[in-house]
Amino acid sequence: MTQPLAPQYDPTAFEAPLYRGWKERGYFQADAGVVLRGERQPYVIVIPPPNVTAVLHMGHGLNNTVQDVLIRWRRMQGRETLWVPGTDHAGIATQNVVERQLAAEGKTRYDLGREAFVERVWSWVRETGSTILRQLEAIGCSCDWTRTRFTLDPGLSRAVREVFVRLYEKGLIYRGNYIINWCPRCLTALSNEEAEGVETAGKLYHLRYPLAGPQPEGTRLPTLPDGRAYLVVATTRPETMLGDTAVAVHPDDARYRALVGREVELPLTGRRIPIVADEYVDREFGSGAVKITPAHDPNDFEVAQRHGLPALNVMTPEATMNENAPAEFRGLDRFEARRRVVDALAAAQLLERVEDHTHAVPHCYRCDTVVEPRLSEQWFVRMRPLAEPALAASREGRVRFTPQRWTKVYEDWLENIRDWCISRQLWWGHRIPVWYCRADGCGETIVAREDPTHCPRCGSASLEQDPDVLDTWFSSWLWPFSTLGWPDETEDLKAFYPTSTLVTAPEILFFWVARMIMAGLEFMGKEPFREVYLHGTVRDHLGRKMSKSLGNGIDPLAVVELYGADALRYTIVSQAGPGTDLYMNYEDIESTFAPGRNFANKVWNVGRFALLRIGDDAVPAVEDVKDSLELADRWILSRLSGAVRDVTRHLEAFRLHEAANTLYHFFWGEVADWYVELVKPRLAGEAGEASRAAARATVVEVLDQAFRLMHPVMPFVTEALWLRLPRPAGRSREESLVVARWPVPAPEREDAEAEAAMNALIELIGSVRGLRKEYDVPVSQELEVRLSNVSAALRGALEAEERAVRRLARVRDILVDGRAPEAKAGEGKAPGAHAVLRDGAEVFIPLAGVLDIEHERRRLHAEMERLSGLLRAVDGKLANEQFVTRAPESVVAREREKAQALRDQLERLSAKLAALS
RNA sequence: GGUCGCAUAGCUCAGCUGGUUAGAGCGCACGGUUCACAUCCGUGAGGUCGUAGGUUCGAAUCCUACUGCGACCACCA
Repeated sequence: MTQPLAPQYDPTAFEAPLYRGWKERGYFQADAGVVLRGERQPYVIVIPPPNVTAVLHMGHGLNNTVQDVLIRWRRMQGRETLWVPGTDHAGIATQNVVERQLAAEGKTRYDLGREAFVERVWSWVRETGSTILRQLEAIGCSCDWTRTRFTLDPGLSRAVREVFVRLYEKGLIYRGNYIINWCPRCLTALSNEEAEGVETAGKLYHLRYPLAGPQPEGTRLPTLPDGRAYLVVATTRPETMLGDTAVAVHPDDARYRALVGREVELPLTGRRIPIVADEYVDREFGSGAVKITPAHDPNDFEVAQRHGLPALNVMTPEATMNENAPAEFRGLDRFEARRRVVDALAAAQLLERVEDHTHAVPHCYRCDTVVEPRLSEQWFVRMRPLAEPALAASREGRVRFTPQRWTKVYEDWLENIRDWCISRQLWWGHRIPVWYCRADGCGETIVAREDPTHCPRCGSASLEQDPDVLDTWFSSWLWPFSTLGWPDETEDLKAFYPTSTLVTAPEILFFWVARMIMAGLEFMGKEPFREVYLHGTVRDHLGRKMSKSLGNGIDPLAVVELYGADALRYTIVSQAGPGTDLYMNYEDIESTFAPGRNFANKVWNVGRFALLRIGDDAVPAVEDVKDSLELADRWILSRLSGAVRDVTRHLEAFRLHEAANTLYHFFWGEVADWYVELVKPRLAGEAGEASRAAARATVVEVLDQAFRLMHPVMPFVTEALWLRLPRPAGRSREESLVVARWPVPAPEREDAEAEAAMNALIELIGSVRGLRKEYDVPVSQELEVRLSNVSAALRGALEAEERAVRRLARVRDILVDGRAPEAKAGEGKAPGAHAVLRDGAEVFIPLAGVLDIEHERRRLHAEMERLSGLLRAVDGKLANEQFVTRAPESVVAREREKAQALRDQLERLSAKLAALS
């Protein structure tokens, strides 16, 4: 760490080596011992495990940057922090990827067979998997890599099995024939959450079902040309009519009452199906008659259950029409079958009409295929008993959501929870720990923690394991405790459960967050985390979600290579308000990340400046040079304390963007723009040794503290500089910012007077610069500034920093009130520019030969208009008796002062205006 | 259909408990070869805070309705 500082900010030169050093020194490793001995409070985050096949994208960038900011901040606050990293085996997603590879070789998974296929997935996962974890290192994530987990690890698999068995024994897991969401491409069942509704413009087909036999007395059904009466039913999926086993009407529907118990002839099939009465039917919708297809619609299935109707499955798993369909449709794809069925009905004059109909069509969340509801035998978790405690947890405030509005979404879902279909017809995942005895006449079902060898009932060794695997989320929902060693009672579990904060995206609130809370309460007796921070979505500049398929993504590693991890992180954090989406333009990476890059560059250069100018001799601590601190020193130390307070407050409330903004404005707008400028001559020794010592002490103190504050957001550049920053004489300091103490506000350094004085000074300099620009006075021409009506604050500031004002405002002389009687006497009539500062001080710059008097008059006039407007508003308020009596004292006082100041300013401006003409 | 969110400068957004002369970054205009930084410095233009009501002494901020956009949920076939 003793190489000279590069003149150019080049993050690639130091980021990776710094990270390696931190990791090697074990800074990221948590110690359960110190927590169990009560020496430190824990702060724990479990990572939302990315898919093992994933490659880092901006969404991960956001998610993990937020977690790292929180982890680093809490670590600096002295908490024993643990950030558990890991990956998810991602059943369908991973299987799909490997199946695609096979397809490229002209093979399917069936060609390999189950065992070889799973082995193939494993070898691919071992080979290229977990890339994303290494990528997290590149953006600085301080995970405890010694505790990396994978959902298919032996330990986690044991947890999965334990949970399955426990729930089964408790009667909360059952197997049954129900309508589930089926993906005909992935060839597996899906949970309700995995079937995503996509608004689709479709058609609503009205079909005519001829009544079998004559129309009863009193009913008025329309009739076909051949004289048969018919009912009209509506459907969006006409091909399913081939599997209809009834038509339902509402029991109280007078139109159809006489028909209940009769039959219709199901077109195209030659089958006769009954007309039943069920309250599920909405009389208002369509004709009030509904076709019932128990094998392909969940509601129809329930109706069928109530009426003892058979279920006729007319589709194969691939969603082609099966042998239950009439011969002419057999083997057709469902959409082709739809067209043919419609054509056939139309030809038979049984198609009443077709309407446009927009509705939400469920799609597979993995492959986007239209999901087919399908009757099949699956495993389910009974959710209601698990949901109740999870509901109580949020209602009693034991789990809090930020932003709060997600609480309602969470609670609504739990209140309307449906059972969870957990079996998947895949090969990649946790096998369901269920065996069936194949011995003649036995048929025992065995659910066990250990693989059984014999049937406990008949002793047969002829056992067959259930071929299915579990939903990926069945392992994810255990993540907060399975990663810590459960079901064993490990030290980690005792020290680090429950975890502290969960940081994730709202998209997986149901998939993951809610289920983790249920599992935590069920198996650990405690909610798995106290706070859930839900961040937004990363979108492109057109507002579209970044995605691989749209090709609108930004590779975070490309950004790291171009501008460094700190630039990436700052840019992300500065936009990451709770729950707000981030917009990034993939077509213009440079301007997207300019804020972060520029800020990191600024930090680098301020550091560079300080390190080059601070000198080699011992730097005193601020406390040791208290008496020689000057206005600028007291000001920046006061501002520093405020920054510490604000940044900490914002972090506590998850306002990461506000924390970032506070840092930006403090460091750039105050430290760099003003303090560093003011202190330059003093560091060079131009103001004597005491002044230099005070300046050096203050610079070191401010940078030390500022780097600490910025470290969670920008860990690399801060560490690179901080390590070289001189340590005040006689003071000890930590060996790295990673483990350095988080600053606390210093009320004793807060100095309202110094702030007022500096504010006035800053405004004065700005005003002189503005006037110079306005009147086009070249920088080369030095000015004279005459001030009057100067406040005590400004007077003090001028005494302290007159040289600085002259330098920064490019002013030759500053004449204040009595010190320049001739100025006072002549100022009104002399040509020159006027300005009035907020605290009432007047600025006058003589500009003989430059000033356009007409321009100045107009300017003064406009200024007076503006001030009069303000004054009218303030006077209006003060004239309002209600305001004066009801508003707080301090507010009224402030308004009075404002009015007085405005009046004074107006008066003086009008005198000037008069003098000009 | 239900629930929720958003609407502030050309763009992207801040504005935390109602009281500021409503802010930032990017973009724009103009001026800058000061030995930390042109990834910079300085100055400036640009806003009836979606519309209409209401509560209040006081509203960008709270309430209601409306308009527009978005998200989530939902069995109206």
